[in-house]
Amino acid sequence: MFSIGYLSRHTQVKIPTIRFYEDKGLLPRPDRTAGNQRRYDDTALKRLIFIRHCRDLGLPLTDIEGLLSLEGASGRDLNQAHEIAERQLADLRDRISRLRSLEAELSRISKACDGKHDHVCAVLHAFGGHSECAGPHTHLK
Amino acid sequence: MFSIGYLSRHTQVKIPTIRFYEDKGLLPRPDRTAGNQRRYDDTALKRLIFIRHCRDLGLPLTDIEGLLSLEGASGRDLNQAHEIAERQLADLRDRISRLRSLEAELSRISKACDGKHDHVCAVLHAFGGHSECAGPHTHLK
DNA sequence: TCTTGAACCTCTAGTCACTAGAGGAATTAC
DNA sequence: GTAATTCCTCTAGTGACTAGAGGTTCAAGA
Repeated sequence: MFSIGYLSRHTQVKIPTIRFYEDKGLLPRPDRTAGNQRRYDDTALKRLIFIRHCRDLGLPLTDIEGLLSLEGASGRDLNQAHEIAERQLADLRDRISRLRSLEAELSRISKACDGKHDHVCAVLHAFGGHSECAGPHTHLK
Repeated sequence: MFSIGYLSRHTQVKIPTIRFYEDKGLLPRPDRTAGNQRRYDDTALKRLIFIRHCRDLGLPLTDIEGLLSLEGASGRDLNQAHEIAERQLADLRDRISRLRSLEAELSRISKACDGKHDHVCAVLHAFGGHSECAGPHTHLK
């Protein structure tokens, strides 16, 4: 039997977060010692690892709950798991492509002013959405 | 003078969000009509566009506040703007690389089960963090 | 001028996924 | 036996909004 601290160390999930998952119903309420402290078994540990991994993949807790409820499912129900994976993948690809265009823009912004000249123009204007700094150094406001 | 709805339509920032920014001090309190409705000028519109653009780039509101306070700054102060840009860029690149590895993993997960066979193994185990499904179909729990 | 419907007002509370802290009790190591 | 560590519950805070209730004001047409 493991303490909550042990679970936390072995999953990188913080203690309040473990209790939070219990509150949300993602982890079953564990046994308690005579002194009311939580004691977990291997099943709980694996379940927490599963949750953690799903979170790392970007799944919201409701999706994880859905996946957990599929334990032992078969046939058509499994399509739900598959759909969740597909949906997450599409979402992720979209996020990546948007982040990449932001990267290009930030990179441009960062280069726009190397700190050597002392006017407000380049970086702030770039943040403001202008594609370049031309003309007199009008300030933002 | 523009109404809050006009500002919203022209910046894609929702009305409650504009009021929220005002609360947070990112937008100055605008003039009001005799009937207590907000009326904005061009300065406010530009400032909101600036905020919106920064948010699109992923900057937290506190950083945006910092940038806004640099209006009219010169010399060394501008390094702050530059630092914010650099920091955001590094952060973004990190996020992109992590998302890319997640994409690879989700892609594998999604392919692991095409819904044709009726056991719980592939997708759920993949979500659980196992790199493949081997051996008997032991369930997650 | 009146009326009607759209747009506006404030305020509270909800979202998501945690995280921090207070104040106190249990467990573990020596 | 005692001291250090870990644990308990509970409340409230975070960031960046978003939604809804219940009421007021504005603008355009008859």
